[in-house]
Amino acid sequence: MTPVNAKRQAAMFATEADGPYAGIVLNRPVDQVFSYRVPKSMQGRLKVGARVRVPLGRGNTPAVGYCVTIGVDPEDGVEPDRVKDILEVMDDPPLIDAPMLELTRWMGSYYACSWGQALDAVVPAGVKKAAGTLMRTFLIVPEETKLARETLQLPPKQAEALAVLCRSNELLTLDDACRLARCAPGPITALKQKGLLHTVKRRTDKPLVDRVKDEPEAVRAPLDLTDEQRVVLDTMAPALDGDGFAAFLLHGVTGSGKTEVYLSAIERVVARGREAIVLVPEISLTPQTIRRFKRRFPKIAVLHSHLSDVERHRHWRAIAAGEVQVVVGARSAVFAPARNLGLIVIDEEHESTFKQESIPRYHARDVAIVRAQKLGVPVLLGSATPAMESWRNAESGRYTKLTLSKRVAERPMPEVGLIDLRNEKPERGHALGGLSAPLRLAMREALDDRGQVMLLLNRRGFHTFILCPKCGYIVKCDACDVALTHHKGRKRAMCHTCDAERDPPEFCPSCRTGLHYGGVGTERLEREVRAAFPDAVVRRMDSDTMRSPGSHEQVLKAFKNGEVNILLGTQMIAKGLDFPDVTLVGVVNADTSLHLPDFRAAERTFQLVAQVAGRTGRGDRPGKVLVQTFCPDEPAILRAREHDYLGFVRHELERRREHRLPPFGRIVRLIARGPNESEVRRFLDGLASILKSLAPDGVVLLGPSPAPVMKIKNLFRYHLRLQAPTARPLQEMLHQILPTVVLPGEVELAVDVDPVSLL
DNA sequence: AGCACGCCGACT
DNA sequence: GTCGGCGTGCTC
Repeated sequence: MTPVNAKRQAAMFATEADGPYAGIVLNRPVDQVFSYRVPKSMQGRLKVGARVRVPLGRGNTPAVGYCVTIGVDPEDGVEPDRVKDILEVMDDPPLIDAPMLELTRWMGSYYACSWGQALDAVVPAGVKKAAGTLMRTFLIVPEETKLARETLQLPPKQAEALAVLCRSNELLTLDDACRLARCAPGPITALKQKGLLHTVKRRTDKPLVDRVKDEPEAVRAPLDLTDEQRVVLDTMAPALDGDGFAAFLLHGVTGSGKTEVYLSAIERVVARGREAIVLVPEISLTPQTIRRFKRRFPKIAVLHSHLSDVERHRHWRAIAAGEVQVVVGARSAVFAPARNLGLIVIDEEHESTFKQESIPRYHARDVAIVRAQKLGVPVLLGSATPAMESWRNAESGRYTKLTLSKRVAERPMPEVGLIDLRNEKPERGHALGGLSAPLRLAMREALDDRGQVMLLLNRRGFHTFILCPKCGYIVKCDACDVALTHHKGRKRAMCHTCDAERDPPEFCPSCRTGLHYGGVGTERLEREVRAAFPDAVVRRMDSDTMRSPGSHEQVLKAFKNGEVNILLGTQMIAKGLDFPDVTLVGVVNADTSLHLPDFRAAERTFQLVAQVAGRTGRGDRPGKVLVQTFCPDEPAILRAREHDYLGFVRHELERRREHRLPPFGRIVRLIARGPNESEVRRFLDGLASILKSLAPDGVVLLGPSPAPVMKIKNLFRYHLRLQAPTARPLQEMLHQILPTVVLPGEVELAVDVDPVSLL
């Protein structure tokens, strides 16, 4: 950090404070700062950002809280005689620094949760538990004992033990001392009883069981930049070298070298001694991606979801200690405790996995922007298909727009063809499955040409529905309002929402005549592909086949080496993968996401087709994409065929503007759920009428109505939406109303600010 | 969220 | 007479 920046940050977030009162927030849905007295023994040791144990409620049951202020007075309006003493300081030094306190306070107010709940999301469980450390008791020789040692009359064993302790440069435990003095614990206990020794408890790292370490990657020189990449970096240079906030939206077509831009930008901030955070969707945290970063930056921390508590804790501490240059991770890595941050990168910024679907329901991209604003550092958002919200921010000048319009090495964008499934007839002897005749033909050609094929189908299982042709009954989950999927391999009908399963029914439970199993999932597609291409090696990648750890990597490796000819799967295969020999990508059904009752359905469909189309034509040979659809006239699909993001945006933004949907307005969604449907409905009706009476001009209330998925795990779900041109009036309504809401019986209420899913 | 206090039904 | 049901309201 430059001195100027350091000084500014210090002024903005004063941490030095002392005094007899502390403000404590709790990980509960109570948005208040509680005042506690700091006992003398803790004054000076308790710092803002540390966790504390405090007595709470009438029973004074101990609760864990975060210290957010220290001062000479209690919080406003608290009578001093109600204030209780803090029981214990849990962290020294504190876990949370002052800028992170500010950020979480913002999160609490923006996402309508308490400050304490926001703070709790920032600290990984392994860090809270101090996983991988041990509390041990050490022996201390006080100065008085040392001075008086000559004059002491001690039995020989005790004298020997004391000599060992005085000689040692390190803290010793009882066991250590016994070993060194070759004695039993007796003499040392005797010394303690005479008051000649003290003990102190310290947390220490458990001796590391050294697992196989990753071999350090050979550091590689940066690639030569294309002209476009150079322009982009030149545009960012002043911000990367400066001391202020700046946001950039990098719109780069698939294969245009966005990652190289990230790496070069990071290099620039690392060169001046700062750290960078790179957020990627969980699904892109593949060894391939990670290796790419490791090759350029030796000191890197990767935060996956499959790290153990101990590993996560070690990474966190390494980051906080400034031992890491680059942090690569999914959503929660936005909270990485870098103390000297210089840049935040968000790759695939349009991805909805950046939104957390539990409290606090934050969006990592939006949190990253605020964190960067508060610290005065640049943010770089990158995507081939930016979110409408980000695009609008770029058009309005809030972000600087950067463009990579061409693929590297002058490779052309793949040609995209549409296959109109309305014209497809089942062939003689074939049921109509997943592959149309033109797609099958193209696959044959690609394989004959020694190219590889990828097939995307966004549905797991064999048959995707079970329906009675007589009475129209659809077999649904008992606990959810969701149609069951038939998994033929496991011979089970499964619910993809709650994972319940049962034997596949043979007759319609309603009219007992028969049942029709229909729809194509990846499992069935795999069988169809194997039958049609008996000479090809086929692999399926979905969450059913990728259960064991490492299987993911194994399949991708086999595909990369050319041992697999056809790779088919769900979204899993759509992201970021780079296989030069893929000459054909087939989208088996582009419509699956198109008709969902969600205003972002078209945007998602466009993004998916564009992303998966980008998997081809990445080598010397041109790639081709075939998209099967029943809706070839839909703008999302038409524009994806033309690689025309701008055309799609123009159309989609116009539609959003008409309906005042994001990015032309903000949404807060309230979801009530409970086991008793009428109770849930009654509650939300009541809440709606209060909201309606409170709503200022410009705030629109839609609903309440049953949520599109009306029942999940036997809980009925109703929702309503508040829409307004800006977030402000919605925030104010929430702050006014939420503290007064009383939830009847078993009803739960979720508040989702800026929801990404409306199902 | 917990957890206490509170006021009404079926039991030793 | 009491044990306990979970509605309501508070937590410095």
